[in-house]
Amino acid sequence: MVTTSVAQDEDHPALNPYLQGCPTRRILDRIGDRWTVLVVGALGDETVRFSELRRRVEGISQKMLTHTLRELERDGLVRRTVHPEVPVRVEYTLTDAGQSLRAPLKALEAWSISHFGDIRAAQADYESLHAADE
Amino acid sequence: MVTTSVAQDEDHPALNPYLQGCPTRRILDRIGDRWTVLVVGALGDETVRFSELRRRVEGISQKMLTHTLRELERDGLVRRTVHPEVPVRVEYTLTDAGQSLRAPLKALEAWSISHFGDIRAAQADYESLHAADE
DNA sequence: CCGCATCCAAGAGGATACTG
DNA sequence: CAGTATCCTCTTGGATGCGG
Repeated sequence: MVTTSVAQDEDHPALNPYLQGCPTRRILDRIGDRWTVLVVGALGDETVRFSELRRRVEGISQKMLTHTLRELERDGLVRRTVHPEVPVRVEYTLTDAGQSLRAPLKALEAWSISHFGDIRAAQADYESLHAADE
Repeated sequence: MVTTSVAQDEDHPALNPYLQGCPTRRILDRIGDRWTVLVVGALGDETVRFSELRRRVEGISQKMLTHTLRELERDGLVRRTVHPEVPVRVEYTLTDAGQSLRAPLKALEAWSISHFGDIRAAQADYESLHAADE
């Protein structure tokens, strides 16, 4: 058995992502997707408008930024505020739940950066080992 | 060596995933993908054979388990050992680098479980608010 | 038992053009 | 400015069958 969690099983014995069909898998999917990590990180504890977010997360398309923000809003992690001016101004902020995601995602981000060199090296090794193949 | 450096920003000021084309984005993509979190968690600090892994991560297809393990091996996070018996036995273990990923991924897993209720509720609210639409 | 190859469906995600 | 809509491409991932 895997029973990853320790104390959590007490409250939600059924919420185990290692089990097929467990709804927490959907959540893992979402927060692990390509842009969510970056958008949440780019928001931080600030209130940021759409265009500024787009600048902060380099390379994200307008479509995917809108989509990612919608999903985050839908999940209650981001609050969206429309200021009906001309031109319109739309601002986004992390909710309390969203804020609580920052630390774990930041840890991932830090891990990626600090292990970048190792991974690059491992990949190079792997390549050379398998170069004689096929 | 694993060089889990801390002041890595000194060495690699350019490693910023918010910048387009930054190679750490690839890493974020990989560790954030659907199965990696679960496979790493299912390995833990044990040595596990393929079929057992498949049982632990319910619902993963043989193809995706193989694929995920290959990528992890390629990135130096998992070590693969083949025992040439009949039938063949293949075992997987997390390397030191792989072990260092467990904590951050565990945090994500825990977050998903503990915020499941909030997210469900937020989604329900969102639905009812937008039910009058379209 | 492990895993590769093939086929195929669904979704991710970019580019572009148009609206309030 | 902040989207929506459309189109099109590439990737993800399941199902199945074969091979060491």
